[in-house]
Amino acid sequence: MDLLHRTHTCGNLRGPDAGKTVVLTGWVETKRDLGGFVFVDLRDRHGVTQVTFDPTGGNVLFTTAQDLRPESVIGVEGVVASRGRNTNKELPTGEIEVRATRVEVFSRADTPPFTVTDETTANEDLRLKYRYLDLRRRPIAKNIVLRHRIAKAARDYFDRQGFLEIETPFLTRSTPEGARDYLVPSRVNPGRFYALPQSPQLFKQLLMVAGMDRYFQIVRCFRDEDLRADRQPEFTQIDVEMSFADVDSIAGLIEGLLQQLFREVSGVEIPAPFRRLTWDEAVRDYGTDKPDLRFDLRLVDLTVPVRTRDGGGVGLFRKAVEAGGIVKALAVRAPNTLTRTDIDKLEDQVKQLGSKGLARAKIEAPGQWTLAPWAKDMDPHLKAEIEHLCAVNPGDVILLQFGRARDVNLHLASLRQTLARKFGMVKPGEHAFAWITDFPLLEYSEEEQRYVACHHPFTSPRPVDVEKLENAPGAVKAQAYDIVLNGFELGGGSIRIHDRDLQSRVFTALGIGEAEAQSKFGFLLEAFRYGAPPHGGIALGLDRLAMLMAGADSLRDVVAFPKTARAVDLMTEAPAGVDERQLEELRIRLKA
RNA sequence: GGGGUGGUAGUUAAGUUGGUUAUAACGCCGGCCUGUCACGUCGGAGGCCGCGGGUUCGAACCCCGUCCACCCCGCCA
Repeated sequence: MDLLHRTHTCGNLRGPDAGKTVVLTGWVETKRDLGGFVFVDLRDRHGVTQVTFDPTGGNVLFTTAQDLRPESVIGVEGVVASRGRNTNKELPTGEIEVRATRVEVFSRADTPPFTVTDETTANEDLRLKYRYLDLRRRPIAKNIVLRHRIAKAARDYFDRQGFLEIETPFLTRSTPEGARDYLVPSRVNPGRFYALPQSPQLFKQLLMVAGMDRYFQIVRCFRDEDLRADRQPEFTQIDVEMSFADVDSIAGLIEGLLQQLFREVSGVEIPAPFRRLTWDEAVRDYGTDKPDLRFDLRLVDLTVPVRTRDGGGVGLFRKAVEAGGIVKALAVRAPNTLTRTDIDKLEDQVKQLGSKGLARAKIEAPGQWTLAPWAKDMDPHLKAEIEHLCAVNPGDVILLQFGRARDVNLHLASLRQTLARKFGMVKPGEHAFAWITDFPLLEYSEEEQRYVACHHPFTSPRPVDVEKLENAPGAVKAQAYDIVLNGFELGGGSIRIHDRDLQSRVFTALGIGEAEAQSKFGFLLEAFRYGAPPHGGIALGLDRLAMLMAGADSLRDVVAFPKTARAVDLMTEAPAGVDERQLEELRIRLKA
């Protein structure tokens, strides 16, 4: 038999296969040399099978076996034999072993820098440098398989729903607004640059104008921004756009997709329709637009009572509300308790986020607070009101933040997450999906001294808010939505503007003049003159979805060749310098 | 750009008043071993203590700078 062509994988032989002559190929995971007998665990991505060598097979065969090294690649011919009493219950193939009759070493491996085993202690930078070894480890390989199955199930789903997968250009033009672009110089057009797409946004809208109706694409996107555990500079979106759509039709489509993915890939039934929260509600109750809804633990807004009583005798409160800030709290109620040390740790946590401190009060009795020197002159009526709003009883603790809304929400949302984990409020295996709707259309940017789009400049305002575009742009809500799973933003989208007049009013609100609009998005505006259907869409982060479905903590665990926090590929050492000649061809000179 | 954590044999870690020859486990090399599956057992080799300065009679340890990895803030339409 030919040792190059396996008859089975290392994962699929079972007891009833006993007696068959087989060929297996794979990597030597471990070798146990007992002197007169050699056991080899042979691995491929499908599993592990024990191969045995004994001296009766001949001297050459046996000494070859004794010389095998971990991670060498071999082909083995042998006879499947039942292991009887020696069955290994840890292995799916544990009922059998392959008694080798021939072996060929295709490739002798050097000692690897770390052992390729399910459990590894190797640091992540080492694993990234030798990513091809890390990918041999089942826990990582399994994630890559999972990712394939998600992509496959998504393609099948959209195909059944009548969607077309259409490719869009990677070499495209830089657009203002949004993330920093990765630029690609054009050799044939010196001084000009392509930009890699942050998303195929404009192209998918043009496909709607083109009458393609229902588009999707599993597509790479690029953003030159700083990385996080859940952010890579290149990432994959399941990108969708649909004509004649409203918020409900997109939500229904995506709920169907996620139900299908979880059913097919994870065997989990998720209930739909998903919960919906407006952006205002999410920020009010959870301090974030991507709340983890596996637990409740809401923030309590104390701004109104504090403002009504002009701070209630607490100087810090008065100053906060006078400056337009807010006061919010988290209540820790029985049976949960916090020690002083616990609270100090929580204070460290919010200080790391930029908070000045963590005001706390332990309720000893109604109106009688300890740990709270700041509250010693507080109006007893305000105290009573706060106790009521926080629904606290003696023994409970209130944690407070006050100041700029953005900061207060950030700090308390972070505490909420920590407290839920500490008190075991997260039910394992739960999937808390939710739609966050009615995002603000625009947000004032201090840095740029103008309004910028919260989603993107083509997002449609809610019809009821259109009249506010000129006078109260900050109050306009958008037909934009995010889908959130367990505190992660899985994706987001919007109904788009398909009317030229409305589009130019939004551009005006954004401070984008007619000339700039024409030069940057002229092709889109022009397209809208020739019959644009109402349309909308969404993009889901495939990497994040895979991460959550895999139960991983980092995108790096579900991306075959990920980059580090400094956007470096430790294996190829990209980005790297280039030859002077290449730069010359591109007419690029580096600044000294 | 800012904050935090870490960096000591191939790997993972230990290493306190700054003091002889820097430990251990796994891995590696050599010997023995026919039912192992984290094989066992005996022996051995292996170190720019991230890098560069400084303090000191003397630095893995103290100080300054710097690089790398991870986490977070800013940033991410």
